[in-house]
Amino acid sequence: MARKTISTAFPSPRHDHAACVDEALAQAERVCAEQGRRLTPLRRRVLELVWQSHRPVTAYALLERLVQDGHRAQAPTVYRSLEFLMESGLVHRVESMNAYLGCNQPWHGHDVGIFICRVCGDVAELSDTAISRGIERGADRIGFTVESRVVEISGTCRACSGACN
Amino acid sequence: MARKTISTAFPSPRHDHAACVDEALAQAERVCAEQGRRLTPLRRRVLELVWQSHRPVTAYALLERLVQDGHRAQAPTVYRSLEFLMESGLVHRVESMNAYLGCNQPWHGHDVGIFICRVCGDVAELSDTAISRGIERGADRIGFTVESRVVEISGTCRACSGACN
DNA sequence: CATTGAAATGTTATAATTTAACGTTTCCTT
DNA sequence: AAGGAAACGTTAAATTATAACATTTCAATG
Ligand SMILES: [Zn+2]
Ligand SMILES: [Zn+2]
Ligand SMILES: [Zn+2]
Ligand SMILES: [Zn+2]
Repeated sequence: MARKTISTAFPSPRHDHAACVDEALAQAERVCAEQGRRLTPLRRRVLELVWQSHRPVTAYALLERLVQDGHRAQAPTVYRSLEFLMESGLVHRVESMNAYLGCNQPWHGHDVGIFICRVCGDVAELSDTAISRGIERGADRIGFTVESRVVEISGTCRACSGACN
Repeated sequence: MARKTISTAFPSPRHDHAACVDEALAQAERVCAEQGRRLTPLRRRVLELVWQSHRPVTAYALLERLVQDGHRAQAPTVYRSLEFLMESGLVHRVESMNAYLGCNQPWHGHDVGIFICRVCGDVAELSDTAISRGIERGADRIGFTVESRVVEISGTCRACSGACN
């Protein structure tokens, strides 16, 4: 478990983002190798595009970028790559935005929630056991068996929260 | 706070659902009166249709039902009514399903989460403080100010969970 | 009661997101 | 090299949602 977390909370505006991308791609290679899944050039490129920022990106935005690459791509190309990346745990779908986000802890099975700043658009992914346990407790109360969770919190990040930061 | 909760967990398959609908509509009248908002016949009818079951329903399914009523409706009609009902707190959007669900506690500001049974499709809405506090704690850790939350849990309800129920 | 402005609804068209279906190519295994 | 599966290309369509503008309803005012 000596793996590096790319960014655990909101990224600093002047962090070395190229390093985020490199790390994400390196982890993807590793994860796919472990799972025996093929990270093809196309899938790798889509993941790289997803990681262009710490913001969720729509499928069609990815498609545009692919086309800019000179790749004569259509919607299914992007959706298939995204499906693969999601199955591999490398990308999350942000349900409340119809958009996709690179996972910063792809080896970590239980994501709990993402915090979305509605000012800057950046996202922080958090694996908080308090949220997990809260959900489990609620589930227990009604005899529910949890299989998957969508936890998406909108609000403002520290940097965007006003003067005192 | 002596108000009746329509159903707090998963409804029994043989509960009196007509009573759910009646109660939901009565509460809607009350809520709208209090807020000084107009629950027009159309909006009331859409709410009634949303409450046809304890399952999320898509906008176009509602549209079909309106058309069956003889109402020559189009998509914007439904979306506008849904928007009104959501602003009034009478309906929730289920982000992970692109569908809409009648709120069973419309006077209760802080919904926390909905549990969706992927077998029967029924939904239970839960206001669990443990989840709330977990989210607040996570937010505090990263200096985030929460404005709204999407918590949608998929799994199996007690009734659908197997033999011993 | 008539006027009038705002809210609600009707109507047409289109945008945005996602998937189905089928053909072709690539790649791994034998 | 042959065969089969996986990946990708391509066309079309389904699903979900909104923009824009016209018409109607409604409540308040004079
Ligand atoms: Zn970064
Ligand atoms: Zn921000
Ligand atoms: Zn019921
Ligand atoms: Zn069930």
